[in-house]
Amino acid sequence: MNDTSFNPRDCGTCPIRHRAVCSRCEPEELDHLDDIKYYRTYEAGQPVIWAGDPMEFVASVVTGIATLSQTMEDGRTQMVGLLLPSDFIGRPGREHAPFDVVAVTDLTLCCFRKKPFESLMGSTPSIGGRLLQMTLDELDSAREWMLVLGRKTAREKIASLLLIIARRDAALHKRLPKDGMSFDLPLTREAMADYLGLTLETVSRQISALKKSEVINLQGKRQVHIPDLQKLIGETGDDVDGGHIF
Amino acid sequence: MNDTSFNPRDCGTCPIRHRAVCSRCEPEELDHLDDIKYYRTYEAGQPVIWAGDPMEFVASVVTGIATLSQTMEDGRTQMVGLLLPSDFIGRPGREHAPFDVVAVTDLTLCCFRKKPFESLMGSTPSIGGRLLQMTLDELDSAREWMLVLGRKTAREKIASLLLIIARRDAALHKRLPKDGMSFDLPLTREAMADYLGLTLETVSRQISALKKSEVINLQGKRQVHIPDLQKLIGETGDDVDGGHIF
DNA sequence: ATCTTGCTTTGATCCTGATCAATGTCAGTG
DNA sequence: CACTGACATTGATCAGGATCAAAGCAAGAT
Repeated sequence: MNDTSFNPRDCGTCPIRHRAVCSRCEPEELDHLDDIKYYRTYEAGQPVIWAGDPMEFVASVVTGIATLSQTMEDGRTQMVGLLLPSDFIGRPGREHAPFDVVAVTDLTLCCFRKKPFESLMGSTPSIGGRLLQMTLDELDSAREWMLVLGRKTAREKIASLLLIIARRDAALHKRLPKDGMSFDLPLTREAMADYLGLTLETVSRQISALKKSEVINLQGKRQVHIPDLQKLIGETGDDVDGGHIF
Repeated sequence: MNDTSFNPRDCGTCPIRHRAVCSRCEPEELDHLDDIKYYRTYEAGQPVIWAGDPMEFVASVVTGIATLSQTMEDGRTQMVGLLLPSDFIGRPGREHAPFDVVAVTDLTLCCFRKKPFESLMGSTPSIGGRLLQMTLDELDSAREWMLVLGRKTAREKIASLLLIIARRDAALHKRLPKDGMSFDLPLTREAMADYLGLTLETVSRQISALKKSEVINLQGKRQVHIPDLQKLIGETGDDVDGGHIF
């Protein structure tokens, strides 16, 4: 929580703290780097890449939301990650995408061609270190999510997802999650179900139940209002003390 | 699959490919490194570290099996990782353990004090790179496990776990998993249940069911024999083609 | 305005896996 | 040997969430 002022050359969110290639820094000034770095936009619903496809870039999310997911032959789908602005996509050193990546909303990626990115990593060890820290964070999140998938009830799952989105939304707007906050729910009921290992009907029912218990309010179907953050946290089943406040 | 002969100075399994600190390399010769590196043994059932405790070392598993798990206040437990020989424990740059680590069998760890390990990382960039690759692998495994937890049936979950253990056992003994293989099941029914997000009764019933379907055979309660590996793979619900053979 | 279309809600019923409870197995011990 | 205690199996019943089905709702298209 150092209150360093925002530096457009080093926004602090992208993995590459290097002024030539920082992903959110005045794109128009960096056009001459086209052969290393480029922006790419996707419409809501469009696939970014399918599992198994060769992946010749790494990227970080500039705006919008994407999902990482896995589908079985018979169509059962499990979302394994939610990619929000500042999240990183791609595995340096790997040939193929391990999972499907799909744009949920309109999406802008800041992409780096993989080869030049890897040589940049070689010459700038701090990038590798940053990437290791980010990967460790993601691993911890994935493991925390395993508890949600394996042991929580439907109601606790919904509450956990809402809390995560609320916190990430607050973090994105650089403020603390607090009582009375509202945010836009970026996922359809089906996408939430795929994330939580539920059916969309169960998601809908549990959201209705949380509304009836006045844990949340809805304006329309997608705008969520949280009157009492502690009440929502209480519904997640998590240890109230142990919670990291992001 | 390069058939390089085994080099006791660089066993190829531990993250630290550096001859002063390779974890499985002739421990007795390295006693003078006591202040950086030391071996530690735990009995079956002993905790290695609890979530939230300060963690002043990183380690790699030399022999035995440990589990990474998370427990809710009301006692619901979810295992989030299985640590087998050559697996790495610890997060350079982090103060506290994120999860509980418990020895399932007798366990030997090769520990490195964190500070010297971190400075070694600083002076030897290849260690960081290796660690990044290992962490990316673990992240992929964790995400694959999310599909198991979120979308698979009890029978598919059991089959998936047996297959993972069979493959890791085969890899450990440096041979391919094949028909007619046998291995020792290192986990109790309860530990399997914690891993799979099931109850121990369901685990027991599904193991009995797989036995009745002749997908597996049991000698005693822990010795598993697999007469037809493809049959087991067929029970996992996974895409038969897409399977990586380790 | 009416019709689409995609998303969501709600209802009725079913089924998988949880829960509660009893019994079985076996290695270790006196 | 019988006794103990930890682990495992099996049975009976229950409940949470899935499944199948029918409307409801809102934004765009005609």
